[in-house]
Amino acid sequence: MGSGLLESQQVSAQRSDWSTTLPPAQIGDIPDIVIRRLPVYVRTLKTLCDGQVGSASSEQLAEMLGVTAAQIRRDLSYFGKFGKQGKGYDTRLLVEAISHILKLDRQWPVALAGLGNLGRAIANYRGFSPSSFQIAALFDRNPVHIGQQVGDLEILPIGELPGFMRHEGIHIGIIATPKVHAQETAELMVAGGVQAILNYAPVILKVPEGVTVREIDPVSALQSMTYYIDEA
Amino acid sequence: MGSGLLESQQVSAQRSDWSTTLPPAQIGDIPDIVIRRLPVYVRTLKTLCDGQVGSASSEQLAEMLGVTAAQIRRDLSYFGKFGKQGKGYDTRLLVEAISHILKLDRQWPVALAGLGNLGRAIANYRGFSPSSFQIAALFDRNPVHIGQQVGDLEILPIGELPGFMRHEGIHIGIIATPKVHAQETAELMVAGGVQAILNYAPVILKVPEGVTVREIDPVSALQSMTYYIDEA
DNA sequence: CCATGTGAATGTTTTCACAGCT
DNA sequence: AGCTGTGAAAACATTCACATGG
Repeated sequence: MGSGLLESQQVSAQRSDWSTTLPPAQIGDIPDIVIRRLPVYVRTLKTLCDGQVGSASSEQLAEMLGVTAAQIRRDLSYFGKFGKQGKGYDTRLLVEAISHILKLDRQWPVALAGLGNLGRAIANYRGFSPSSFQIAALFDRNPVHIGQQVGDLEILPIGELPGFMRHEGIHIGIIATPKVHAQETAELMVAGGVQAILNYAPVILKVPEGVTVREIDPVSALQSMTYYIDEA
Repeated sequence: MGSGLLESQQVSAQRSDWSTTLPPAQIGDIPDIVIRRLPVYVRTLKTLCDGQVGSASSEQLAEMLGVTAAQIRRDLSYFGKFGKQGKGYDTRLLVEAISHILKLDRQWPVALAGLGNLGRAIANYRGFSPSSFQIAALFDRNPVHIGQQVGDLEILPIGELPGFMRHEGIHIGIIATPKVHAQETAELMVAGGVQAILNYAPVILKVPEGVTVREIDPVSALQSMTYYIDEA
């Protein structure tokens, strides 16, 4: 897997020579592109569950997801056999299986750095908690912000971030700082033992191996779509 | 190019059999993955320009971007020859060239639908205008929101969206509605002649060919990173 | 029959490596 | 000497198509 731009920086393969007896799915690396599709599979399967749809074929899922049935079957095959021939997939079972693979069957605490407009919107967003994430600490550099209450959390000085993350066992960080501070914030998170960073700042972060970064970059998304717009 | 999940739905190739005399770059399709990298190239080149760095080699750019030099050279080669052997790329020239390719050398009006917390944060975001986008109209379904002022725009009833977009020649839409209304909002935008949709709702939109969709999905991004987190 | 899981084929993207220009 | 632009190779990802099993 590549590192950087639109590929996400990734942990290195942890294949060791002695692991020759593990099942295939665990020997080879699973492509990151597959991992990135799984959350959407889970989301769709959950709506089926909620709609009392107990099972679905790869064909039906493919239709809902806008992908091919073969791709869904191939993606799942990296992890095991979840379907029943002639029947399809049990939606509830598959939600549980993928959730387990992605480690979503627990709640993850998250540290959020940067509480300007964007950071506050993120802090107040109600969509994270039902999705296995709980914002557990807020950090800012600006003395005006420090000490303020956002939701039921107090904004702490950024200098306390590494100690706090390490002490609380927080492995996920969200960066919503101005771009000039994004890299140093990432470094503080790394010092605190971060393993996953969701980066809202329009900057390519340099992080060590073992830290995954995903970019949230609406401006770039818009800027790439204009290429296809036809007519003034 | 695939359609759907993590690939973005795309316009179909407009290759016609009679176009055999066009230069190579215009004959074959340019991969969408390349198009999606260009905005980040522009952003980086702009910071170089602003820092009075007049030229840069693919090697230097690669280092800043976290990609390989070969990839940058290959990506640019789809569009022409922008470098000077032995010297590298003129940063200002390349910014202008890529901006022109992406049609960023103009201002694009954008229609925003959904003015809950998220939509208001988007409406107030100062980062779009300097990046070629201007939020030009706001729409909501909720009568409580309709008529309210956000920034210097009034929230209009969603029913007026198609006519407004068509009348004003707006080709870009942002969906920030609750997920239950995302698909119907997309359809209104399609009725209004939309060609590019930035979708913040956690839903796979069904749109006709010729409409590009990109997802902004921080929850999925987080959910895919937990796979790599090692240790509880 | 129906639909999975998967080898094999195909298609796409990245990287290598170097000829050629400045 | 330094660095681009690009064929050719390699790596990666998707799709086909079918044997297999409920």
